[in-house]
Amino acid sequence: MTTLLGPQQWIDAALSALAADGVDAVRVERLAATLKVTKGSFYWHFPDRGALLDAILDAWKTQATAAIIADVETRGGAARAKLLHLISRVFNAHGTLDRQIRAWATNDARARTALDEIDQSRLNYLALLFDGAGFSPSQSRIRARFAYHALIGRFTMGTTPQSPRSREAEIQLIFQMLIAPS
Amino acid sequence: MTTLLGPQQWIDAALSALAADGVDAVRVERLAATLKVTKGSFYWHFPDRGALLDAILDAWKTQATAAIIADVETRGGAARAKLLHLISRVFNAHGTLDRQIRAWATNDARARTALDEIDQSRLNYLALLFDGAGFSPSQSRIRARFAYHALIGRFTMGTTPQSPRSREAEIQLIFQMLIAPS
DNA sequence: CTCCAAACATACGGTGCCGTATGGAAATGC
DNA sequence: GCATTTCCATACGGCACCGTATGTTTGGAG
Repeated sequence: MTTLLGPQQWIDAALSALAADGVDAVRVERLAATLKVTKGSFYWHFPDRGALLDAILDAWKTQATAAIIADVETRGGAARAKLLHLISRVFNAHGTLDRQIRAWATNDARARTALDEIDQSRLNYLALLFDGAGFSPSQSRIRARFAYHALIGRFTMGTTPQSPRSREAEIQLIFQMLIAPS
Repeated sequence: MTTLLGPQQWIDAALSALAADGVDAVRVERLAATLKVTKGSFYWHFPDRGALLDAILDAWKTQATAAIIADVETRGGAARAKLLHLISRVFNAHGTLDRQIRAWATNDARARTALDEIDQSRLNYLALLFDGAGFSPSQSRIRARFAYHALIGRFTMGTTPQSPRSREAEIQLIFQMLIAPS
């Protein structure tokens, strides 16, 4: 069978290449090779390489934040419980794509724009949870930023492999620090 | 005049290009253009482009950590004071080079090696200060990692511009959280 | 001043990529 | 089953690099 390709196959392949080896590996002719076709196919579905890059950024944007927030919100509970749940969930992910996109955004304006957008979205949500936990708006903003920075640092450095037990303890301690009274 | 070039001029130019536009901008022929010479000069001083990349990593390694630690240590004082001074100093820097090298290390083994090395060095020093502040070794390790992650996140996201006053308050709060009792 | 080696210029072949042009095959309406 | 649209292959020109080979200048020892 091997039905004909659509734009989605190219986007998927591009996302794989991005996660594995960074934007620099997202090259038309390489993707064509892995998809066992030629570039003739690509330039039928996309005007140029830039369009593909835009497409994968869009694809990432729509699934990066939404899924996590939904997961946390459907559980419900108090703000503190949500916060712990969010921290615990997100501090245990590996975030390969996030890391590559952030590396990409360091020197590319289009990636930076997309990244700023979702960073803001996540920060707002985090600050909201801190608000609900009883902190003042200014305190919440600072704590949200701090927590988010730590998360990013964790992603970009790569999670140090350790036992689930000690990781649990680490997250507990981090949570305690984040909600420590001023 | 304009004395002849040595390897150092190439390294300096490379570091500038790296800080400004990332490794991808560190190209032999571009650097030659900014230095107003041709590549003939480059391949006299270096065997190939890889040698230059190694050289700039070495240059960065020797000045990245040492300067800061020296600055903190010459001040002396208790561990807590050192910690606050370190946090305050380093959380106010912009760290453009750090950011670019980290982005570089995401997909390059040689940069990753160099970066891991100095990350370890910084983490050890941080943990040492937490030890001195009265925390248990395991607590110190976690807190050091957390603090360092937050710092990296701050670097990679770019410091949000704000008034010196509120930034001071932010750092104070961060410090309080980091040394909050468990 | 002379000469040698260090420092640079010029010119070339090679590679990996982009995007275009154009022809051929595969699916689909009629 | 035939034509038309959709999808892909082939072939090409161009660009920005890398690294090499081989001149050409420059600075300094003697």
